[in-house]
Amino acid sequence: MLREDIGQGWEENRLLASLPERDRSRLIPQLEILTLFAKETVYESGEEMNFVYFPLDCIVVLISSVESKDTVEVGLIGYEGMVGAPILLGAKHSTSQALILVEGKALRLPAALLRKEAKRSGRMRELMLTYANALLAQSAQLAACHRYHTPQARLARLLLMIQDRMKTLELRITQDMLAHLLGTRRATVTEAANQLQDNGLIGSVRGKIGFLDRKGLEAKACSCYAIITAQQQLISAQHRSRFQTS
Amino acid sequence: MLREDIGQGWEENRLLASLPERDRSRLIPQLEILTLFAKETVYESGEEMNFVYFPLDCIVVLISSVESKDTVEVGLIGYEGMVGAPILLGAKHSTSQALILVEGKALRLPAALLRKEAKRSGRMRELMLTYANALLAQSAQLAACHRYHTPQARLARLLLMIQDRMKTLELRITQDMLAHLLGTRRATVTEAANQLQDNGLIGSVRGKIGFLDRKGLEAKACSCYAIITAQQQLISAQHRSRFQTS
DNA sequence: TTCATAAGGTACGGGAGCGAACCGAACGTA
DNA sequence: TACGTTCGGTTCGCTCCCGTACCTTATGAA
Repeated sequence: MLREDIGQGWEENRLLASLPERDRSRLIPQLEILTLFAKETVYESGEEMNFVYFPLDCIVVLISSVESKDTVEVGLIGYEGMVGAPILLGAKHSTSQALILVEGKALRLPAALLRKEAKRSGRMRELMLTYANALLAQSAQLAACHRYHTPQARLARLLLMIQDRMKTLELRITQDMLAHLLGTRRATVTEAANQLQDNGLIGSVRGKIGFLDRKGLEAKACSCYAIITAQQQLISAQHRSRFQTS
Repeated sequence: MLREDIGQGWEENRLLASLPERDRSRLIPQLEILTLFAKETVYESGEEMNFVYFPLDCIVVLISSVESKDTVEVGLIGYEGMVGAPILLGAKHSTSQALILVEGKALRLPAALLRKEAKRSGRMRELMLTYANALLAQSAQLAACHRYHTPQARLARLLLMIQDRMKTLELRITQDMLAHLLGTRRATVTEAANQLQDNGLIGSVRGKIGFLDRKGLEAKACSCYAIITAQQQLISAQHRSRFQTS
């Protein structure tokens, strides 16, 4: 983690950008911008959540585990969301691990300040609770996805979800990490990735994956990609219509 | 579903019982008691949620699916909780299916009234948001559980979670239903159930399961049972301590 | 009592993915 | 440049669970 300046870049985060001007101007000065590095832990499971994070161009993954080695992805968070939404549900401790998947910048806010501001602004509270609902829906869908879909379909789905939250076409990630997110062996990821590569959908080289053919990836991905994406859009659309955001 | 009287039985629901007297007395007259029958659908996935339900002695299961036949349990709700918590997160439509697992009574409240009352009472809002957080934690843990644990361990875990929400020692449920919740074949459930029966932990006869040895079941269950149970207790304890409930 | 239906027991082949291991190549660091 | 480390490719046997199917028995309605 690398601390830098104050409050720059909020436009990049969709939640912050959706706040009414009044609320945002009160929030911005309290936000601290920092760089988060890949494989850094934001929250350990069970650990106290002292800050909430609003990703600008980093990507965070929520991980659930039954043993330290047996892990699975239960949520993906990029510029469209926030890390630490459960704080608004009254949580003090994180129930899952939050890991930086893609290096980048985020704005952070002390948990206590978030609670205070959320109490003051009903609009802000509702916006973020809506996002918490999206997280819940995502977690539920991923449970079924990891149970039923093939590693290749899940890999394609995950890559698409990551790509949606990136600005470039090159993803720096190891197959070992992907295996942890998909809840499979690394060898299984290797096979799946090579198949996608043979079809010309991705370019896979040591520690990097390049996106070559989005449409093709979508064809290989399981239906969960469309479901989760639609849910997130529906949920934020619901919110916009209810509150008439600009 | 069977409509009956008004407002009787709230003491049996832990959320309602935890409300401050002021809030509860305003809520009770608006609550309608009804009997929900097994296999009845409370919410279809994607359907509008017109009511929230506070189970008294019925048990509801939240189900996520990728195909109509490929389903898995993502949440279990009994007297300790409520069905429709996402309404407080601003949701209009359910993202999962809610199914009556065990017949019994529940109190229900129109969604619009819940929103109104939650707006009025901060205490009530926070209580129910805390429960929403518990649901989120449960869903995440179950995702990992269904990915890694054996059918037998998951069956034991599920049975314990059901038993915790029942008053009797006899559960009316088919192995086919259990298979849907565990995300496996019925044949796999048969094997697992027979093993538990051979060990004298349960009594399994056509359409019924009797609980014979709780300690034994806990030994066979995966760690997720303890984790989920602890999380739910921690979460409600957090809430009690913060607000000094009677 | 009869009969259709629901529920559970069982079996079989087959395949997907697991655990473990080994190797080579790429990387970056000294 | 040399070396240790990280990462990916590949293999092996194996096990668990799946899909499917068929049969028996319990159940409850006619």
